Amino acid sequence: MNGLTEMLKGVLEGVVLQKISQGETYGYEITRYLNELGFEDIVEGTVYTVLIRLEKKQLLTVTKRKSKIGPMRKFYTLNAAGVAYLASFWEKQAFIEEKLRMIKGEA
Amino acid sequence: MNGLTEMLKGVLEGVVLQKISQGETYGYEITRYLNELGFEDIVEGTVYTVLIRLEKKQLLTVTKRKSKIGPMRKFYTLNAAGVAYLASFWEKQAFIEEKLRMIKGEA
DNA sequence: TACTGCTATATTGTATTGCTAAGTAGATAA
DNA sequence: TTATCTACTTAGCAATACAATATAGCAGTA
Repeated sequence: MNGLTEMLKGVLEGVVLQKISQGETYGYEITRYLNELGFEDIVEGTVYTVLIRLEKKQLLTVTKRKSKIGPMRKFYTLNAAGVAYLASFWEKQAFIEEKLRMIKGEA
Repeated sequence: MNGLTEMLKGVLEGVVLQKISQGETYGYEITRYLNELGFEDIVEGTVYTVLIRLEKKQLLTVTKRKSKIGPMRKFYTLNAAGVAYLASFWEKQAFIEEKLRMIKGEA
């Protein structure tokens, strides 16, 4: 799927949060997950900037640990604010999807 | 619904195209329509920039006509490229919605 | 006339965001 | 040594939604 860039704005943040909410993970793994899921063009750089942004917004807790097969990893989990933010994301997404159905004439 | 701004990026363009596809219309009317639909915070300035962008992308045909109750109106309709672009928008949206369901664990 | 309000479009600047591109660095296998 | 995979960082760019402001036509009213 091409030309998704603009439509991912806002959505990508929620996707990353959702992934983290399902269990402690790190940037590289998140990127691989998104690629496998079908977001083939999303690269590491994009995910890392999202993670740093979420960290600045204080939605994540971070732990640095060694990896056996490479350099240090930064493991992320959601804190309470992150959980709330994620819930808010899904509400917004549901709202937009509902309005889109209405505009399209399916409701 | 607050904080939709970032999530509207990419979507708003499709919404405006869809509205125009349903019959000749103009910026002010589109804004009113979106407000009534529930996008309460979308203002004229936002819609006009979208329209000008779509016009530059050559997706619209434009006709200026007088109004009895105010200044000149710019009426928009979709051309062939606009129809194709709109179809592409809905495909991308369906793709993203599908992936979101997968991530959320509903698929 | 002067004003107020509604209709209608245009423009400028800003913040946010996804992405590109380049770099740094550890571990492992050839 | 070299290459490859893992793993994170950063500078800068392009696109977008939005705020703010400006311009202007028309109707009603005092």
